Amino acid sequence: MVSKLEKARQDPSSMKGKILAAARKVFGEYGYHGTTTRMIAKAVGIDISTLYYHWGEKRDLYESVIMDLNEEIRQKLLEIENKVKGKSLATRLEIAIDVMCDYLFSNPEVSNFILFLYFGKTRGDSSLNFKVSEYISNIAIAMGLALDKKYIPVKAKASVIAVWNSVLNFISGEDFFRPMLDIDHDEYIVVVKDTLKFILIPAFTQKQS
Amino acid sequence: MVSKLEKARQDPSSMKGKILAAARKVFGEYGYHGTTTRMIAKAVGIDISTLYYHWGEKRDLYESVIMDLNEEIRQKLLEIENKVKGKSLATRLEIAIDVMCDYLFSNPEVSNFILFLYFGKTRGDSSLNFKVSEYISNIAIAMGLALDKKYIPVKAKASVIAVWNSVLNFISGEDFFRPMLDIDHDEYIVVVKDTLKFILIPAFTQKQS
DNA sequence: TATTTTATCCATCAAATGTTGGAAGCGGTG
DNA sequence: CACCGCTTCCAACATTTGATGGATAAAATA
Repeated sequence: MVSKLEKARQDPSSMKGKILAAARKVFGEYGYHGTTTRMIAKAVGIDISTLYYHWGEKRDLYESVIMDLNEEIRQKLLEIENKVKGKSLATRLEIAIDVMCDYLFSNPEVSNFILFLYFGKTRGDSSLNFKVSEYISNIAIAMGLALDKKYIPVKAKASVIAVWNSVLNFISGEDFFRPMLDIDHDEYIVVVKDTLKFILIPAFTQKQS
Repeated sequence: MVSKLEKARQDPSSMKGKILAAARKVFGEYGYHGTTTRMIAKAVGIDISTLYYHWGEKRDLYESVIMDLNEEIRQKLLEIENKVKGKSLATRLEIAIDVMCDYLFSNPEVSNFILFLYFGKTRGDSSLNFKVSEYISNIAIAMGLALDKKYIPVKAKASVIAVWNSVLNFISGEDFFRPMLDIDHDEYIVVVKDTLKFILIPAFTQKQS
């Protein structure tokens, strides 16, 4: 299982890699139940049984996508953490918003996929763990909202969740929200970043209430 | 079609009403594709063909739920609009957050359903229009972020969208986020309201940047 | 009571969907 | 060439799922 994933990550041009990438996109668009194995196979351009040959069950593939995303996001957060070291809180927030937006706008299926995990139940369930909790704590510390790794205030965590969600929503909901604003894609990116900063920075830089 | 819906809305204890309520919940939890007509029938406690007898196709039922929610939310926003008249901006925001949170926490399937509409594509699609655009404009005006009904600034709309989404996310994502905060349901409600106010009010009450 | 309408369920169908077996192609190795 | 492992596809199967027909009961109507 894990070895398959490793192989796919290491060589994205391999068949396993191509399948993983396609699966991520289709699952991200239609959710677990909305996606059929035939849709994924078609996206890769292979026969359905070739897909099964490489990956086995649908659920297996789905869980692999989750693990893959977990790793990718972890990397991204590390990258941000390094970039913001030593900056002021306002600057840290700005950088974090910019980097995260750029990454997610380039990979819109990522935020879509994550939102499906949050809000959609999956029949036959079996709680797949997407490691948000870990991320949230790391972000809270990187942003300087918490000092002690052992104890992060509820307020800090909740705030980070709110921010994190706002980003995901704007990216995944572009098709829905952009027509309402009547602007094009590039303008949308700018508006999203500005809006996030407009809302978030005052909240965190104000005097403690 | 519409007459069926009207009947169901008028008499929630009728079979049509019970079906509509159950459908809303199940669709909200599992999304369109994740929901089977049999699941809905079972939730009502009737045979599947009885369901078809009353509502016809699955898609029909789904669209009825959307129309039903549209109406319900429109009412809720009117209610808020009346409550906040004449108050200060900060107070308007507080009241809006409180009322909206109370409503959605009491009907969690609502926010779930809406989020599915935003982010999930539905195979066979055919754009169902959920009238968010209308809501957003109304809220912007009610909150005093825009003066002219004809022209609402992009910034105002985008801000309202961000707020609106934050609320939905916290409610729908309770199962996901609450364990991270390690608090119980009642505390969660308080934290959500506080966090939303903490983040949003400073943004909108600060001096114009 | 007789008849018609309404509502419910059982059994079933056809299509979609997850999944598998086996044949065929293809590259390398003896 | 003959053999072998790897990959791919065609065909098929079992289950799930959307949807329907017809029998049956309950309620309304005459």
